Amino acid sequence: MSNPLPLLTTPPTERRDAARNREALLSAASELIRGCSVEGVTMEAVAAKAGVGKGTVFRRFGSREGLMASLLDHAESEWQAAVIGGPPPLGPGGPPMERLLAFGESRMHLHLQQGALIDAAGRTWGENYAVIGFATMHVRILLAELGVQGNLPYLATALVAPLSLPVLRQQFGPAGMTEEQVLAGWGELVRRVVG
Amino acid sequence: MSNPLPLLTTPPTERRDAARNREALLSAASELIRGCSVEGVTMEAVAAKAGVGKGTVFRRFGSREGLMASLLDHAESEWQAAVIGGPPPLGPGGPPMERLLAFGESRMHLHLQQGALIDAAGRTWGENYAVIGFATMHVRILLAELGVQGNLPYLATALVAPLSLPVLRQQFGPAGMTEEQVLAGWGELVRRVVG
DNA sequence: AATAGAAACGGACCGTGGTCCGTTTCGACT
DNA sequence: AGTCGAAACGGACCACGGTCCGTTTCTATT
Repeated sequence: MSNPLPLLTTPPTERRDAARNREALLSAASELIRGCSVEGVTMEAVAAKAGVGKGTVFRRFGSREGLMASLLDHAESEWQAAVIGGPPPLGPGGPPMERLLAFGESRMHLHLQQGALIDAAGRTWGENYAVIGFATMHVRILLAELGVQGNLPYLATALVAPLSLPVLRQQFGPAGMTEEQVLAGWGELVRRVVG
Repeated sequence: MSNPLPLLTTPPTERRDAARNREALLSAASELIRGCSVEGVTMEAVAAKAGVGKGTVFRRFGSREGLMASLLDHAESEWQAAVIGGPPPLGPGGPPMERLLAFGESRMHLHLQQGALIDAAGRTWGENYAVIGFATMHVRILLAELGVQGNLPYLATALVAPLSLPVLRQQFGPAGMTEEQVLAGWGELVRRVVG
């Protein structure tokens, strides 16, 4: 008997072979990264290592950038989980200002750690609403908890922006700042915005 | 007689044919953009239109991204000139706060206008110190004129960051802000930072 | 004007991302 | 089990960015 109301119960299901292949391809890509570097992650190499055809890789991930974004998703999901349900100061429970500062620090570290992958993912990642949207919304909520009045949506994006990889690179590179200076700077920015 | 001190007088001079070709290639690329779009600017097409070999394009600009960055340089130079020596409120002469707000608005418009080109130039442009460095330094100077105390280098980068193309795209797209809202938001950010 | 050496040129060549379409596999329903 | 339509697969194929190296062109010097 077919479900007469395939609403929320059936998130357009994925065929078994498709799921297997997606898994195999992600593992293959991870292993290739471990073996060499992100440069070595060629679509053909990934396909070969996973034992599937090249077309399958593109069918699953759309593009090389899409594949990279999928790899990033793992780290991002873990990070989001830590924000939502992990221990303080990043997770819930502590004072909002401490949470906010912990947010900045951990987000910065996440971006620096995943730098090569973020580059390889290009706009697929950087303009992904689910990613930027989560971080921005989180900051917005914390600002509200801190009693900040004003254009919270904008202020949230403005606080998240300087944590992006290109900005961090510019600060650590040409501007010659240290990690401590950048973190202190972001903290100062937050304090001024919160008022 | 050769110059015994070829220090500042000889910025490693460029051969005539090389200069001609650089010029021809830039025109060809501009025309191709006008004709179709940035996608149509193929290295081979540019070379053919300029009547040179493909290798020459790479010799001059290093890569496709480098070529795009060179195209951007024209607009950027004009903008920098307007900041340094143009009429107020963007140029010198007006009150610092008005200059700062004019800076934000014109920078935003520049990024939006050149969006396709900025994308095509990739990191070659976005992480170019001469570009980000100028904008950041300008903001830093204005903050100093406004009597702001604290970590000016960082605060300057933090004010420039939300004017970057990816952030603007996110604001205009998923976040659904209007141009007025974004400008007002940036102004509010500036006021809070200045204190 | 002749020369020599450095710099620029050109286009064949290669690797990789991305597409296309005929073939195979899955799984829902009988 | 058998059938059938939809979904996934595979790998030949294409286009474009980037490299390489033998050839040509410039310019400084005599």
